[in-house]
Amino acid sequence: MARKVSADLEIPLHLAISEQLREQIFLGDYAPGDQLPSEHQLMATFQVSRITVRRAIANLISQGLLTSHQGKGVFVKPQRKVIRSLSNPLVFFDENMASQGVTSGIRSLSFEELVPSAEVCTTLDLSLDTPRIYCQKKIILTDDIPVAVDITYIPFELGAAFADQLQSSLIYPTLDQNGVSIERVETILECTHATHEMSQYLETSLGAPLLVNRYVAYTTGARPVICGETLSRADRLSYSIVLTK
Amino acid sequence: MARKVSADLEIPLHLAISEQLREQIFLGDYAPGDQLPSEHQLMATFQVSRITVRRAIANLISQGLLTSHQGKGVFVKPQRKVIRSLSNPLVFFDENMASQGVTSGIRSLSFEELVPSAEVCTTLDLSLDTPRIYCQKKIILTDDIPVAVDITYIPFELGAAFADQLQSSLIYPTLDQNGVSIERVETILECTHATHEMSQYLETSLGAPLLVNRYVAYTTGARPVICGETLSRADRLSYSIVLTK
DNA sequence: TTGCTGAACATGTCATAACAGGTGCTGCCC
DNA sequence: GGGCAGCACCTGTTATGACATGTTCAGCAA
Repeated sequence: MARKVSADLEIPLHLAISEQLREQIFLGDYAPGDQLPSEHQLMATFQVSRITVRRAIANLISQGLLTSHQGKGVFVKPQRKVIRSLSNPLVFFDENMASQGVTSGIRSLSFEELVPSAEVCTTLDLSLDTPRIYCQKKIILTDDIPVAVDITYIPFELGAAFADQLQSSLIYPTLDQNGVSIERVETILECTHATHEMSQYLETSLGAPLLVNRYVAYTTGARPVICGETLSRADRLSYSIVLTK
Repeated sequence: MARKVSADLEIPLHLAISEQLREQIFLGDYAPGDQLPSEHQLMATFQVSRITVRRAIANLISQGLLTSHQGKGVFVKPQRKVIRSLSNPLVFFDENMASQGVTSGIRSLSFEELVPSAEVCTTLDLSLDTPRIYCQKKIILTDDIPVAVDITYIPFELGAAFADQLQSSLIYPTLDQNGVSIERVETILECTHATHEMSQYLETSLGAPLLVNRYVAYTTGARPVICGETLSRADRLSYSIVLTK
């Protein structure tokens, strides 16, 4: 049953194998959730060493197609995404998720007072003689699965006033309910990679791509209220936007 | 000079080493563009085998901090990004880049007539008896460096009319100059990984994160005109959005 | 001075081998 | 029948070694 991999002498073996496996996954030979043959079986199938099989699998893991679990095996990753709307008008995250039939929740990691960085000071327009700010770090869950880590910087007065409420609910609704109207949010979307720390929080692999949403929220009078960033698992969340002329 | 890596017996050696190297990069021991010590030097420094050094470096490459070049060495990756505005009103890509002092250009990969997929048919509202469409594939450059690959599906009549113009300039301006007004664009932003093919086009490594912008553009009367997707290097491009109440 | 060649050195690929540690099942013991 | 021990099998980590291939530069020849 040994099958030689097509000898594209141009490209390395591990790439030829991972591309062939990708093709098989694409064609449905292995469905989402299916287990792939074990490393030893693949070694026999492709007539290569374990290091080459592992490299091929690593390629596909780094491309988000596979996951591996020690002691169990390698599996085709099922893809289930939620969409976060960034279109006008601003929709709160939980409403946004609810409309997709997904429950949302948070797990607070920390809520502490600290001295803000110069960057945070300037974006929040803080006077330098009162360099105090609250920093909240939390995990955002959808269907009880972690999708994002959020770090928010909240001016001292606001943080102190709504401390307990912020521990269990999201920022925008909390502010909204307390009469702080969010008029405008500027966000920048980009991409980074999970550090070891983030991979722990988000139950993902080291180096997995994360979408970064850096935001500054303004209330009436173009006054900045809060800023922060949300790092979300790119395999679990995407953003939708509508542009008009 | 041999320095034992801190024996966090909890985590694997390669991770301990890559985290230590990350720290050194962060602290500025190695500046952007700098060359890291060679694998052999790192083997001696950390007292580990080459496979472990390579794994540690691979971690950081997958996190976008380093790049390697065969025969030359491993280097700290300089980070230079352009920002694409997705805020209202719609701004054309080239104007958007120009405002950042960056030149933009395209390299056409293909421009061909083909039978559209069912998905493209439904999003473009095509009647099924005329399943013809143009597909343009191009590389988008900023400062003559590839940042994105764009695949656009253009209805047959439009494609035929502006074929030559589309070869050398971007879609939206071309349509705009020919009286097709873009009133509304719906986009979804998400993240994938570079396949081998994409990594060739974008001169990036296999599995590098790509931002995907799936868009549908509508003209007057909510009539869809074109759709497609732009896959951009996440290390070269980020998106900015402004939300209002 | 120009141009080529080869040595030294860099990373890339691949093989073999050993052990660690997680998972799940079988079968024995109580 | 319930629970536990042990085994088979899986991926994870790490070492050693060999050869391939790209880069650079010194040194030689034209």
